[in-house]
Amino acid sequence: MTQRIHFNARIEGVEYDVLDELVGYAVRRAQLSIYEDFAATMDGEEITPQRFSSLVIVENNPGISQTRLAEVMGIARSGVVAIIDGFEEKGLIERQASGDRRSYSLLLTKAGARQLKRYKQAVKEHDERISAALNQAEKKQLCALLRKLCPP
Amino acid sequence: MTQRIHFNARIEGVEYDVLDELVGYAVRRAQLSIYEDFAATMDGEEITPQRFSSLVIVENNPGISQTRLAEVMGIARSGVVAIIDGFEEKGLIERQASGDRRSYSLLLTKAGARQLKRYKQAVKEHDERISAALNQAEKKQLCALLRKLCPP
DNA sequence: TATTGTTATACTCTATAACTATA
DNA sequence: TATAGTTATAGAGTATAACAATA
Repeated sequence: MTQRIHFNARIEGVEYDVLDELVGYAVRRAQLSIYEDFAATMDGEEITPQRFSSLVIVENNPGISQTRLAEVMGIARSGVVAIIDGFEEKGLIERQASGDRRSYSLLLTKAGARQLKRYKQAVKEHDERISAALNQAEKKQLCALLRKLCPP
Repeated sequence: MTQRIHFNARIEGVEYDVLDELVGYAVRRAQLSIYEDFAATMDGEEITPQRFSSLVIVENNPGISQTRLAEVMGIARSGVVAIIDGFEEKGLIERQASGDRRSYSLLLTKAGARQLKRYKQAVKEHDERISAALNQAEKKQLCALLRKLCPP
């Protein structure tokens, strides 16, 4: 028998105790729900929140190096190699020579820009869906509060 | 050379474009920062947010089955086996016979209850640290807004 | 027939450390 | 000496599918 995996943030009859009082758990809960909708939205497409972010960062910071991208995403440099390898194979990102011959300048290809435009559209729709219970003011407020959780 | 991995939610001089407008990315950002502080807080202890949650759920829902726990945590049943195996080895959780001989009743041991009390204390301090920039009203508001992101 | 716990397996993500070529 | 990208490797987390025992 198959078991469909699904995160239900609050299950009837289950006592969550302290978890209900922790800001951290509230964020985690939301994140799991959001991730699930993202995955369902992008079903079939080989894209994850992580990979989507890296495309956006490369698009808006053309010529960025892999090490810098790793820093922005908060992962090890070796992880970026795999990500860029994947996008390069698909023809979405190219590694261009930079002034420093140790490093590359990452750039979106034309195909990459076209694909990202489609991804952005889908992600925006996903984002509106998951935040549909909030009005514009609440969304802004939520983002502002979340920003305060990130050390400056 | 070692490269210390660290997530910086916003890096000077980097253009984030649409990521700055997505509720989903705001949540993800916060989650990464929070996780980092959690890991630093619990350094040395063999505990993760996931494992901490399962201890809390077992404590407050004594006799819960593994399948039910999997459902609460939104992971596969096989994942729960590994988690409970680990806690059983440490003597924090025990599998007791239940009415249905196919399933176990999960219970915290005395040692488990003592250990969880310590974990709770540490997690609460961690949670207050990561949300130190918010006053009580803001925390409540944030949790309320986040709750609206989780499908009912 | 269906469900519970379990196992085997595979896949993804990730960090670490060592390597190379450049600086 | 230090840095950028790369590789090899290992560990964690996870899902899937099949199995035995039980319902």
